[in-house]
Amino acid sequence: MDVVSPELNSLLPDEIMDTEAIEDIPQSQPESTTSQSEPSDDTSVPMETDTPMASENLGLCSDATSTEHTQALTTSTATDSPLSISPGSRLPISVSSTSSPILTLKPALATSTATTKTTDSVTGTSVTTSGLQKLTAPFTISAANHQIILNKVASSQATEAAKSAGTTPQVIKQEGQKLLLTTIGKSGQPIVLQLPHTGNKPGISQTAGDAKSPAPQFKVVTIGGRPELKPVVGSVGNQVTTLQAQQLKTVQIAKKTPASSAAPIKFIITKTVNSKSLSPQTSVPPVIAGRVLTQTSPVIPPRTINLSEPHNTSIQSLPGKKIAISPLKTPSKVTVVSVASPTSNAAQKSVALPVNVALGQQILTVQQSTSASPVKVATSQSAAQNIKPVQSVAVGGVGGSQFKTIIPLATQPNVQQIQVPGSRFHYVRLVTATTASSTGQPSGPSTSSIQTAKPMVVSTGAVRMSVPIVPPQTMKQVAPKPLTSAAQVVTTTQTQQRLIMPATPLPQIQPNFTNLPPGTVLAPAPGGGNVGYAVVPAQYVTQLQQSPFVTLASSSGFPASAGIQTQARLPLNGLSAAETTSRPRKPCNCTKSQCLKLYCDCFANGEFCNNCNCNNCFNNLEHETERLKAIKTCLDRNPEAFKPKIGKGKEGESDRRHSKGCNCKRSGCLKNYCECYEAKIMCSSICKCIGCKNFEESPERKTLMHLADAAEVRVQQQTAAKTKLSSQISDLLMRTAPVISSGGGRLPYTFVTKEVLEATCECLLEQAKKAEQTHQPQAEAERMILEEFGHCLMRIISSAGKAKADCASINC
DNA sequence: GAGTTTGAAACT
DNA sequence: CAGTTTCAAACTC
Ligand SMILES: [Zn+2]
Ligand SMILES: [Zn+2]
Ligand SMILES: [Zn+2]
Ligand SMILES: [Zn+2]
Ligand SMILES: [Zn+2]
Ligand SMILES: [Zn+2]
Repeated sequence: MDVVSPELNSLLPDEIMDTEAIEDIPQSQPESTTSQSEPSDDTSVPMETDTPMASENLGLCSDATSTEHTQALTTSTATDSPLSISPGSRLPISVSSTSSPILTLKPALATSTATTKTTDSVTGTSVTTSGLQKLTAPFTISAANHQIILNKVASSQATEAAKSAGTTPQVIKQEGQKLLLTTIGKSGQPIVLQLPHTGNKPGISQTAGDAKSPAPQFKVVTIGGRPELKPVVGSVGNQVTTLQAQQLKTVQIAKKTPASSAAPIKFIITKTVNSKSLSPQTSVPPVIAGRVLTQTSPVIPPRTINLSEPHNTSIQSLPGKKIAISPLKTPSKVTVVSVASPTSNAAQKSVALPVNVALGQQILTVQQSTSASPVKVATSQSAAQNIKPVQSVAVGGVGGSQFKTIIPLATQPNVQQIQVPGSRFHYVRLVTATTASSTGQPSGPSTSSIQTAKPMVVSTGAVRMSVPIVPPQTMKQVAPKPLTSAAQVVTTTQTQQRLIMPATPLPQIQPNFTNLPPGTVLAPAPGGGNVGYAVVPAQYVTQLQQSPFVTLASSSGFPASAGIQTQARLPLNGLSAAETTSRPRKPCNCTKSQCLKLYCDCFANGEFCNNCNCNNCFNNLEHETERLKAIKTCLDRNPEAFKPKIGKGKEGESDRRHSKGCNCKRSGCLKNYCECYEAKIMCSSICKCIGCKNFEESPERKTLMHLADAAEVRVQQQTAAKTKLSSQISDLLMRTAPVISSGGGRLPYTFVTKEVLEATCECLLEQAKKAEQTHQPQAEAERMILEEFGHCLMRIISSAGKAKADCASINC
């Protein structure tokens, strides 16, 4: 299963993209997959962002709830839906995850086939098509076994099997493609799913060698287990398209080859080069891309997905609110709205799309007006209008989990509401998907465009759904036909929720977003598809509540949209999404830039200033006009200005690399002045640094790392020693309390027990070590130790005093 | 905390 | 594109 087309991935913000946890699907080799081959390493999945936890847990259920939730996406090839939906129209899918593990999806369009993934054990999932028809759980997932069974939605048959078969993996054949689902890291058996595939695209196994292997039809999805999943790159016809090659480039592998050309001055020899240019022919490990391109399954018509949680349902969107879109690097939650636009002319036509997102109490509304030019802003719509579309997405705010949602927007003005109980809502993403082929051949309004199945990831607790968009290649190669089936994978992770829905190809719909916060990315689907993503930072959302209206202007020219992105989006510093999200952003201290230049980290990250120390700050909703203008200016200057500079991949992974490289002169790239070092990555051949010591073999670097580690250990030890001392003192007090009460005279001696003595000595020794490591002169070392001794004594005395007081109070 | 250093961003 | 200036953070003391 493809998780996401590479391009798409690249376009998406890291967090959104994270697929790592859930889905890796080695396609070509069944064996490896079945064996549950672990993603040997997160080789660099661009997408990965999730916290390891999430990935491990696989389970949808949030920690809080012991029960596991599974969410399934169904792809059903519906023969006919009671409700006829024009291709252009969106399909509403409602998923309601209640506390109960069951999710229901209602694809409005019957025709689409989707594959769904579910991660954790799920009790049951039901899918309803077109509202009236219900397909009972196409697949079942049993937590215990970690197995997932997926059935076609369309086929009612599956239901029984699915239910009954929680334990054993099932294989479903639809059209000859198989999906393997495996839980990684868990003993669960792999599940084999067969997805209908329209085209013959061989899947490529993650391993480079396999990439070209013919065995295309197997797709493996691993759920859970390790956080890092390896991306699979699919190739059509065994060939790697140029796009892929480029993407591959972006992923890059760790070491750089000595780049002789790049920097003659440097000690090229010493530097390790992260893999750089990959010529298409060059052996680029297919694996790299991290995304599965291969899937050829037809795309599903536009759909809307509603996720509602019972809890939150009560909360409704408030009209009149705006949606702010700005990419956040570390949004805790992301919502993505995809708007499908017709393949052919979409470029200039726009359709008004109102979107309301209510989070908890927040509502975001995005409106698009049909305007001749994409750039136009549609402001006219009243909030009331927006409300009409009833679709709401409620994501259960599972305790603190992160949340990402991508919602496809229907062609018609639809209002989608997203309710997030959890409260944190960071991102809103607008996606426009077009089916049009890159070549310019428009597919008919019928949404003939070929879209490959895309995985949907849904995490409850946190819901995570990602719907792949047709890989560019497929688009090019495939003649525009109406495709019925799309494979979707849904994975759920506890912590994060992410919904990415395939944009429905809506004829002539092109979203216009006039006001985009910095960092907002609107990207047309690669390969000619139009997929726009708008990412809104949480702060932005927050501020939106206050502000009356935000218009999003479509950035027709948005560079990001150009299908090729070299850089995977990662959270800054390669931190997992969870990490990044959880960590509060550092406040800026800008004074002269008004926080409207890239000097300001807040602005550069596409965030509003919040709790900053800046002066004359314009990076807020109160100065929206100026801000938008500044954003535009930055974008004009550098279309990639708001894209992450550091490629994705986990720390230490080879694929992480600075997009532009540093330019250090005096820091040796071993201070935080250096962006590479700051991001904890090695300098690469693209760096233009002088006197660089930030390379793998660098002794200075090693020393530095060593010192840093030692310091860390020291701190930990010290903390541990103090904790121990305190605990022992308290413990002692507990035991001696009676004694004290009876004969208070011996009090001081009572407290200096062997344990206390040992703990005190540990503290002193630790202090001595510290002095030694910092090369303190003896006098200073002695002073430090004495000081520590004083502290120890103070603790003992205070504890004793407290104990005495306690005893007194108790006795009295 | 004040002052210095640094390299990216902005500007020319 | 290169050279210079501006800027805010990183660093030093
Ligand atoms: Zn600022
Ligand atoms: Zn700020
Ligand atoms: Zn500010
Ligand atoms: Zn550097
Ligand atoms: Zn560097
Ligand atoms: Zn360097």
